[in-house]
Amino acid sequence: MPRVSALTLNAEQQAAVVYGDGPLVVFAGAGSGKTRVITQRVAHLIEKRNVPPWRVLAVTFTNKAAREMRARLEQLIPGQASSLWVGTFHAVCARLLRAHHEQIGLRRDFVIYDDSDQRSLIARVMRALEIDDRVYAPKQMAFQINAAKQEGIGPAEFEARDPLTRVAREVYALYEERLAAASALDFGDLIFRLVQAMRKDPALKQALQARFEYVLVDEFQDVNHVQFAFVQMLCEVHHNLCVVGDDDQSIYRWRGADRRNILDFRNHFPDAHIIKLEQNYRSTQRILRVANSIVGRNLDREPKELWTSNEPGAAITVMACEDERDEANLVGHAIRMLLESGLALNDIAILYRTHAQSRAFEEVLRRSNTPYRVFGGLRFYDRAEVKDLLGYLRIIANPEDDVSLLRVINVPARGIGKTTIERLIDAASRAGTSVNTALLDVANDPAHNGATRKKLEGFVQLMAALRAFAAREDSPAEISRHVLDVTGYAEVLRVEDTPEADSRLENIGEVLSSMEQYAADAEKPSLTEFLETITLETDQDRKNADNAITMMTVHAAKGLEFPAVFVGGLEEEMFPRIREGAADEHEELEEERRLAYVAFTRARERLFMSYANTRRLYGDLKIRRRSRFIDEAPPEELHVVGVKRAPAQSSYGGGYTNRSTNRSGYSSGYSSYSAPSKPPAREPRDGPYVDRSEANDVSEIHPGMRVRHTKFGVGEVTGVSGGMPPRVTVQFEDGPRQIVSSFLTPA
DNA sequence: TATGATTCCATTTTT
DNA sequence: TGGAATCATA
Repeated sequence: MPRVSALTLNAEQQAAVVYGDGPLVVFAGAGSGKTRVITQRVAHLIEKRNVPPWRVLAVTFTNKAAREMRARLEQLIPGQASSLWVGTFHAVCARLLRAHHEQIGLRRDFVIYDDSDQRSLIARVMRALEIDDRVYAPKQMAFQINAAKQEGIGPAEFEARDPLTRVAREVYALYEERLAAASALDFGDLIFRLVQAMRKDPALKQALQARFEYVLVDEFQDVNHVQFAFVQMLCEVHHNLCVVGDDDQSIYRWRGADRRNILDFRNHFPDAHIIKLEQNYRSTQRILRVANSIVGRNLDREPKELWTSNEPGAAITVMACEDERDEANLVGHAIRMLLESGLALNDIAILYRTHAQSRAFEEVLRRSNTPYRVFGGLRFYDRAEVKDLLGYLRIIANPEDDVSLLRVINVPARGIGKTTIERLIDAASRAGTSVNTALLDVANDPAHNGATRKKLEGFVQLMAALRAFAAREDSPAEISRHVLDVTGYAEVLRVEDTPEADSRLENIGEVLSSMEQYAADAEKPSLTEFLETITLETDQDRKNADNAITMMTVHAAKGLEFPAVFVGGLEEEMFPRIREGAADEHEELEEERRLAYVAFTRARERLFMSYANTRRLYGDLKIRRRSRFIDEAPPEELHVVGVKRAPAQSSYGGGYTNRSTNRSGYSSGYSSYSAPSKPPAREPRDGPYVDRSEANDVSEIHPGMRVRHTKFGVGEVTGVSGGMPPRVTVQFEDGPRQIVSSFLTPA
């Protein structure tokens, strides 16, 4: 496939690079060389127009994008890229908040709370307000608060229209108080607080406006209202704002991103110049035709159409499948063929709408020993052991950080129990102080009684010692080793000596090495700076060089490309997933179309779509209908393979018709053992197949019987009690135990 | 305080 | 259905 040379730009790209002062919007379709334009433009400003690099601010949404941009600039303008301001909205704002912390009224060492820190603080606030979390979901509260911050609305201006928002407002207000007491900011605050400060303090605003003479924003379709306000304020005077984005790739409406920011850019900047990049250098003609045909049906979009001088390419394959297992098998089969034809594992991606869909694919790939990696799920930095270690580091840097303090005060167990902790929290909220202050009060007050106070005092002294150590040592890794050592955290895990404990130690090791990496890269390593980097970092940023098939949601795939892409689950209610009857149903549908557009334009050469006629969902079998998106594609571009939908309209075609599974049924071996109504038994993995339902049958379990438990091993049943489910007394090697029968299998 | 049991939830998640 | 979060109890 001819890729564009690194040196040449097409006419539109060139125009965007050299465009002079004043506002500029670049609509950059998928694969149109957007990143090149933005980096070249920055280089052009500095080299040709003599703008000092520190006067240029380039904002991205991900750390990865920021790093890539900086790396490319390093090559384009050697030696000058380091003084450029390149970063995510969050990182840039955090840096500015720290630089101006005094004017803004923040402690220099403020911590940043991520979503899970936020959630635990909200839960605590709700408990303090005696709000029943079964009536008002903490998640709802978090959503309301985050949405408010995205709109630039504080608790005072927060409008309460119904019971839910009335409660949310109350929670929001106290949440803010607690954040302040903890010297903490959440993600939303990083931008909101800076915007507030700029509004309140004209001197600060002018200083920042003067500082950043040129501002560039990538992925502008994804900015929310506060982010827009921030950018707008920065550029109020000089107007040198260049935004690059693609309204067709806006897939984060539900997170506050507003496409109007790019679509109506001219309302805010009437003299804005518009450039559209419509030539795609990534995909084949067929892929683009399909993608265009779908997104082109949206009514609310900036008119444009991607084209390419690439080859027409292979037909798009649509795989019609029986169910999700069939789908996975077909995909697995196609993957094998692609690999045989010379593609590498890294060249292939399986994309889906929801994480839950990954399982079937994983099973098939595992069975065929095909290396794969699944993105998403539990984030590395959310692992308990990682958060524990970081929790210690955070309260070393900022003793007021309540969420971290409460996290580690009894980890590893040091006899500070629930009641004691509850009392501390109570005392803090009564006095309106941080929990740490309450802790110091109790630990230093001789009036309090013996044992508890001793333990709290011990913890206070431990922390004081750790802080003293951290004061002499600025390598985060060294500090961490000391923490792990002195607290006994590492020791506890070593003694435990289970596979889980080992993997925890390994994860901690990985954090330590990322600290060493950081110390090696940073100009002036500090604990606070490291903590900031790590909380603003996501799994997306953790590079993975393994050669493996990539599996991820369509959302996570934005910005990536692969020679071959499979998009699974193209079924109504799944993709598009819309809530029928919702007030904004049409808006939702259009966003789903954009999502499909993003999915399909990830592919360079081969695109496969699949759907299943039937799918197991939350336990029961659902009949599915193929997605309207398949019908919205030009039929002549699609090559349908797989099961026939109806006898009349068969489109059983060549390509992948040689199915490996025997469709009429698993006849050999198992059918004679299973009742006709039962589904066929699964292929045994290891050992004989045991049907759980039989073991659950009370009549099957009787004293004297030998049974197996996954944890306790084999034992003998000594008694059976009634009830549903029945409980069984089992004599295991290390003693008798009461077990619910469903956890047992015959041995 | 640890661990087994129960309950609850289920779209996407750049920071 | 399956997993994580929360609950109950020895």
